[in-house]
Amino acid sequence: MIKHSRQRDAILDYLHGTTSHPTAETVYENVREQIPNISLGTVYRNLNMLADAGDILRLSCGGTCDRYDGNPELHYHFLCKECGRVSDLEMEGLSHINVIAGAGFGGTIEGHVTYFFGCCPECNAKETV
Amino acid sequence: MIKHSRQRDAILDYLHGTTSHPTAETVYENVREQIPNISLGTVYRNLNMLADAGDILRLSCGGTCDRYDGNPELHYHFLCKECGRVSDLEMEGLSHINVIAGAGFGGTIEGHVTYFFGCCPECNAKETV
DNA sequence: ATAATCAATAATAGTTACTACTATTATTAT
DNA sequence: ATAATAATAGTAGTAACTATTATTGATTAT
Repeated sequence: MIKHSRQRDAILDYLHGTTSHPTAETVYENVREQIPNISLGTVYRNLNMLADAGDILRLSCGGTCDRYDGNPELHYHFLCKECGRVSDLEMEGLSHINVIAGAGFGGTIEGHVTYFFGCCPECNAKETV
Repeated sequence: MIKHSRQRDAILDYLHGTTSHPTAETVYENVREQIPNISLGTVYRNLNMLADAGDILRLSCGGTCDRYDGNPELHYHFLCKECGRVSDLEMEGLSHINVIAGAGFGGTIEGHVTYFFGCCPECNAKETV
């Protein structure tokens, strides 16, 4: 049975209030402003619980550590190779690529993980100056 | 230009001789059969050099550690949620999804990383028995 | 051929991101 | 209120990788 906790609520609130796809460490630093003695282990445990429950998304974009997204709706992400920022992409779903992948494959395709990379609008602007 | 060394050649040979997408640890264990005193650090260093040079692929499929593929041609991978195996998918390229993602996005899409997941043919067979 | 030079290695120490453990505290059910 | 139990803080531990360093081996100059 799952109980309520101040710590978990604070973590969720922080994630809902940002679009920056923070790392566990960043979540920790920010939630500590409200709960100074929160433990890093608590942050990790709750991020895992929330992600497993489908309340948030865990993003593994190939970097050294995972990132978290307070928006649990399936959507796609963009990773800027210049500044490292992860941003949301507003685009249609790509479920048709599951069909493409499944053609001639004996197994069952349940889904895919995709992220796009390149140069974000901000870094593009910087470079042309 | 990348030079030859007995160790690097052995690592490449091993990767060319398998389709199992091994981890660095597995590469280490297997290459040690030929070069017993090769160091794990050497394996990591050479895998990184080869991947950076484009001679092999580094795969980050969300698991705890990276995997390596001796085939440097861009292709797609499938991750079985049952047995954890990573296999190659023979399918057409998906560069059109870069266009989809780029529509309405101010930045530049250079590429994407995609892997598919589900149940592989072997595990499907096991379950229906 | 031999010495000088440079690159690659083995061994190992260090780091990062995360997980496990344990005693204590907070929340919920009775 | 009290008992049951989930969640916590703090700490120790682990896995995967990276950096350092002394040594070995290969290449080049003499």
